[in-house]
Amino acid sequence: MAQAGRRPGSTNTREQILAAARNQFAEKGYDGATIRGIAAEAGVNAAMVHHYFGSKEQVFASVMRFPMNPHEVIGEVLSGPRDEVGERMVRLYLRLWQEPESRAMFLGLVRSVTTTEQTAALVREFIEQVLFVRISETLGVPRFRISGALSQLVGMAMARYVLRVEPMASADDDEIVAMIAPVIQSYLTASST
Amino acid sequence: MAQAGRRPGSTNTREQILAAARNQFAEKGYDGATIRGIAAEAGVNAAMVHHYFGSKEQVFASVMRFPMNPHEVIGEVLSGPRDEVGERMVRLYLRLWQEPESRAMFLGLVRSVTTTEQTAALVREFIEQVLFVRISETLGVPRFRISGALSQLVGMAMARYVLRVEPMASADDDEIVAMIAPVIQSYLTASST
DNA sequence: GTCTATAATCGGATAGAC
DNA sequence: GTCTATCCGATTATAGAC
Repeated sequence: MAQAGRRPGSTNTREQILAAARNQFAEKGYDGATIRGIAAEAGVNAAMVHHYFGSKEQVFASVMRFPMNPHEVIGEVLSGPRDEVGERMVRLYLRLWQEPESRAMFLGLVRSVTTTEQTAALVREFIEQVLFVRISETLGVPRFRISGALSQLVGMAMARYVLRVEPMASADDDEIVAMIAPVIQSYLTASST
Repeated sequence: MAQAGRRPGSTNTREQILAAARNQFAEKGYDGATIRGIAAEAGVNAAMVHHYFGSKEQVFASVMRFPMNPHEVIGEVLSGPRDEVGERMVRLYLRLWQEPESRAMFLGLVRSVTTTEQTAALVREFIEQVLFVRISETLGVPRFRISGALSQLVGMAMARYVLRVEPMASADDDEIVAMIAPVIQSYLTASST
């Protein structure tokens, strides 16, 4: 005979909190977001957030986990015709900025790197130890030039999604690609210093 | 006969507060900085800050005034050989990031634009109404391409001064110019779309 | 699992003495 | 011009009832 009633234990509260936290951190950054605000958006009591995650910092850490496998996604860009790597990279980046989960992660990171050195250190390490290593050993391009490409991508996102300067904010993805991809391509192709 | 004693009235307290505020806002952004912290660094009582400036917002506004005439400095870049405008722009930008006053202003803006929409709106307006207008009417380049150049400069500063990613953080100014200036030049030269 | 109550800080702003 | 004292609001985090 089947056991009666619903099993005690995991509801979806944890997921609701996580989703709310994603939004709040994306909108306001680490300092600006509050446990109370997250709890309110999740429709639960503030104490529940502590119950599930322990501290604000741990909620943040849970939200900022990369929503997809970085190695996989990098590999996807680095394979394929060498003379189109710039375009593939820009298109991937724009796609990440459009999917809700990774977009929220990016926004949260941007809004936190600038104000808390802890987050800055985290991102810096990922860039230096994962991105630069992987890209430079695959493409044979010096790190300085990769950092040039990276800086262009970061700046584009700042202008388009954070500052929302026109006409960049309202441009089509294709227009962005047409303008930015050649620059990325040249950073990753020219093999000077 | 000369009047005896020192005239009552303005001491240099106001300037001390302003200098302290510049540092605090640069380090922590608008939200992170506190009136109490500013007062402490200035060596005065917290009430003095309100006495001189009224509110935290007004202190911020006073600090964020451009320390030099924007029109003058833009004119300096836009005059001169057309095929070197990219290099002049990058060099000016790097110089502004090195002089303490403008550097503090930039850092304060970066650390606030990302977290408070009010500051973002301020900067957005300056970029759209002053920078874009002036540059596009002088060089005859479409705004979209100017925004590309701007985004590259913003991203470079983020990587070099905020994230401090290596090797970009420790590179010489000349290396930065050698890599970035051609990109800026191409944004401001190519006259497509 | 969920909530109330509360401890312990810290923030901006103001009133008013000297 | 400068300071003390204080109001009022908001925050993270915890203890413990149900």
